Amino acid sequence: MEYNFRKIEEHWQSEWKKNEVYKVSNDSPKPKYYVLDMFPYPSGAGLHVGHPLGYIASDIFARYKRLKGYNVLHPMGYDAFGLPAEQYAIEHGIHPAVSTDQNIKNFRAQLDKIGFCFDWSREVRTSDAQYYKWTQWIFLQLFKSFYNRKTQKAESVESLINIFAEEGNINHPIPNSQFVIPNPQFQIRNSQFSPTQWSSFDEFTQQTILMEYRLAYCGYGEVNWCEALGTVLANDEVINGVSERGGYPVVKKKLRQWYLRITEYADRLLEGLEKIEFSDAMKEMQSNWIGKSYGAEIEFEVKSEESGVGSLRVYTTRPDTIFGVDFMVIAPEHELISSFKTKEQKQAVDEYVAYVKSRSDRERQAEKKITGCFTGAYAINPFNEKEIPIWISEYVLAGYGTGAIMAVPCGDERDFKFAKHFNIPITNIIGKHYNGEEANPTKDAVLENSDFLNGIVMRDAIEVANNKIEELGIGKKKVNYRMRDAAFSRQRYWGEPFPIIWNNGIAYPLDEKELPLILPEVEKYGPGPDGEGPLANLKDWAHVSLSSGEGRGEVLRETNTMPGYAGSSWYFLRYMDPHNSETFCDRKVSDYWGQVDLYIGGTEHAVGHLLYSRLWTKALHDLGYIGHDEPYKKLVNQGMIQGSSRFVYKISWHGFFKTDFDVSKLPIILVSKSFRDGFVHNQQEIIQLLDKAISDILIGIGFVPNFVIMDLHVDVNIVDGVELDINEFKKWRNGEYADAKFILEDGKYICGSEVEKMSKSKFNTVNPDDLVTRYGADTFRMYEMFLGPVEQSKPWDTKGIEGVHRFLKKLWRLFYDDLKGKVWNDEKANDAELKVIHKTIKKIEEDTERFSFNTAVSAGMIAVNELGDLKCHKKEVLEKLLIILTPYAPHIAEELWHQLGNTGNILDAAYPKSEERYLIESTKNYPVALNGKTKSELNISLDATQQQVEEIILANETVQKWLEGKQPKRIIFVKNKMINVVT
RNA sequence: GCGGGUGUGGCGAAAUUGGCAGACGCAUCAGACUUAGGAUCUGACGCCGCAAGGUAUGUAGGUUCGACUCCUAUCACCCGCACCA
Repeated sequence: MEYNFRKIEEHWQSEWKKNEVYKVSNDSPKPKYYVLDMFPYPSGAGLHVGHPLGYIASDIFARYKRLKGYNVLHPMGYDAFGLPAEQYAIEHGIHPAVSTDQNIKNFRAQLDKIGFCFDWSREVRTSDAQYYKWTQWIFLQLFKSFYNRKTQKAESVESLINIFAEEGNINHPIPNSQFVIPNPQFQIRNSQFSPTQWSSFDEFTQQTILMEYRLAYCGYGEVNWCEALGTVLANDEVINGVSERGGYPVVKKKLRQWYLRITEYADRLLEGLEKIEFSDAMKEMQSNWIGKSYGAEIEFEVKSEESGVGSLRVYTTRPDTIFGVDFMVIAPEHELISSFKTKEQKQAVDEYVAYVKSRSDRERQAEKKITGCFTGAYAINPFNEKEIPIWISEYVLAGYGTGAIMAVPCGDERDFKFAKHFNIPITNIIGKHYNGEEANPTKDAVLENSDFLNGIVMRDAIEVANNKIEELGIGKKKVNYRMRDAAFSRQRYWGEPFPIIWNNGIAYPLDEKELPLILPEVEKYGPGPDGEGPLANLKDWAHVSLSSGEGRGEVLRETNTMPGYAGSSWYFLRYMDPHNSETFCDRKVSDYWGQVDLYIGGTEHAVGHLLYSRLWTKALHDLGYIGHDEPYKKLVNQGMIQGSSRFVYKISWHGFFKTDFDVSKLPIILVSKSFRDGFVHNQQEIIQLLDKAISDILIGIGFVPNFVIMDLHVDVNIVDGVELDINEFKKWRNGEYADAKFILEDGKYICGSEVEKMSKSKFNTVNPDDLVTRYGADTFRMYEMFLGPVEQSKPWDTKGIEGVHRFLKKLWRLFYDDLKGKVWNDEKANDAELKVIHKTIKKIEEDTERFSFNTAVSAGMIAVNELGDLKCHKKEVLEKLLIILTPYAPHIAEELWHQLGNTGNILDAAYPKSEERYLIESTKNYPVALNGKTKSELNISLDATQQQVEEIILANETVQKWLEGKQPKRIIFVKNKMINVVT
């Protein structure tokens, strides 16, 4: 009986399905464990071998935990809204729901073949109305809430209104300090109002103010606008100021957008990092992204050719350097530019601003060239009346701080380069610490040229300067965050509609009873007018007449839709209670499952999804809907599987031909790698061989035209290692190369190779289906793990899968011989065998616990090799081996488990215990080193003391030979490790 | 420009706390079995060297009895980004 993996896997997959063995209950006496994979977008391209890596890891862990006696939740579903489906709809007229559904079917079929233990009865899709009903509902909760800075949590806007009526907003200032209350008739200073003023505001003013507090709010933001496409583009869709698709110009445009007020949660998101198990790198990325900084906002009077142009407020983390300020830089978007600029500089400023407007944020970021423009205006240093020129440059961003900085070239590298480039004189305030060659960002220098700060160490001067600034009333201390509020709307079709209606510029929430607000059908998926989304084209849908409730009358629906991360910010809660029609997730159920215990996914979500879902969790927690305020207890980041591309080398003719010579008549010639390498490196012998080979092929033409050699990607699936399968190649791409001629080496065509991102266009994708068909799911799963540590990126190479497949065949042969049939028996295991199995239990258990799945697979291989050497076919030993391997290779383990006469699912067996008594050793082969270099080995009892070891060592002939009669200075002995003789 | 990560044989890797570098597997080579082998088994396999031995974890230094592991500098590659004052 041989290992028939196809039959076995098919059989058990259908058994598992039939018996619902992976169905999980919300009610169990067992402890719970929640294993989650990052929400996949079902792309039309299907799975390649890189995708299931994380799913296999989580599946192994889920099965392992179940063996360990946990009630394990391991769900899967789809982040089904997304741009690709919409783009496909625009191009092919297919409804995104239709193509998405098709993609999900393919995706599911691919997943099923790998034998995952997902509880599919809990599947969710974000595009299902029964799912997005609750996404809309949570949005409404955010809309109806504000962040109470006093209590440090989200509370209802209703309670805020009560506070305003009683005490105004004196204790609850508007989060955006730049905000100006619109209606001048109320004469509000610093956006602070009293209870009387509050009640005197009209509804529009009140609502406009409340909008400034809501956790989900509507505002205006700049986007990449492409007029020709009539649509908004993401940064990476803009290249050199034009659209990636079509190459049309792209400009900045202000559009009405929804936002989530994530900045109010900045501190809690930062603090929360301390109580969750994310990698240090991940925590660092998140805290850098949040970017909390302590500094000061300082107000500078501005002098331009006209008086009364106002003042400039800058944000700085280094107020101690105030006397080293040689110029100011303001963002090109800064509102005050038009009042600052002088007549003389007007043209230059306008041109510069227009130039920046054409550039994407990404380009502004990556720009090495120093650009900028003088406004003609000067800021006055309040301490010494010095006139400081005000410049504009793209390196200052409008969205951070006040959009203006004070530049200190002796202390900041970027400011220094800017000053040098524009010949701005540099003031030195740190004496010898500044060498004139480069800036020195130190905080430890003693200040000079700094008036009242002279002689103070910079680090201490920060506080002194801050106090002085506050004392003089020219500024105040300020904590700033690099993070900005999260844009929460898209001018697109395929997303959740907002449950919002507009009446006279006021946004009203839809009654919760009216949810879900169904995404309507549209005739075309193209953009609406004036940068609005496709929903704006639906006049009948967008215009509604409401007879009752808030905002009654002739009203307009919100036509933006929610972004991709809306549905994925809370899906882990819906999995707990996926079919509940009363609430998004029953509180009792979320209290049972609580946090996700293990979350596996890529680092690409470091600062997007992982921050947004943490925000939603905190808000839902504050509002009392769930009991925990961090969604994930532990996060493991899987590395990327890169593609390993293969190349063929094609002769490309170029040069002069007689006019009647038809180049296209020349055959396609492909040369093997050595010829190409010799040609590229100009090795004469190889070039001669190549010329000879070509002229043999071109016989009858009489000469060899000039040529170059082109590298072409070839499908990795028709290359065995690096050897091209010529027959398959001739059939490839509909026979494009059917008549090609080949110049071989040793009778083979050798391809070049390179590690690149896995993608269809590079022909380096490998489909898991093919591998499962050839080797089986168990082999595929184990090989994905065997490739290397999950966290690390590594290139895919199909070749190595044979080794893992051989391992499973060897495992099978411990039970069944191809000729003899059953070989397993009920004999009693001996010490050697027990030692092997207990050592392996320990190793695989420890490795699985620390997510070192690659070494666990090796441990399995070693065990099978050793049991093979011992000719051990004993059920007592093999049964244990099956249980510890079942998370990795569930099908073969289940089959053999039953072959051994067991009934019931192997996952319900108990994980075997490794017993130390089988592992105890009495002696060890100690490596003996001379001055740290290992020279030989000595077998010494583990009980030996330092003194005994020294005696043994000194008595040893080999050691005496090295010593050449000298006494060693020291003998270092580390028990159970090594011995080092120092001379 | 900023942030994060990774560099070990021909290849994927291992070395869990500073203690025998290269476990395990691929590829390669040699052999056994066989009518046959793309099955199976045995052995060799970092590099230089016939060997003794030397040398080796991106590069250059340092700490240590001892460094893939810790420190400093530097180079290369990969990923992310909202140029964060």
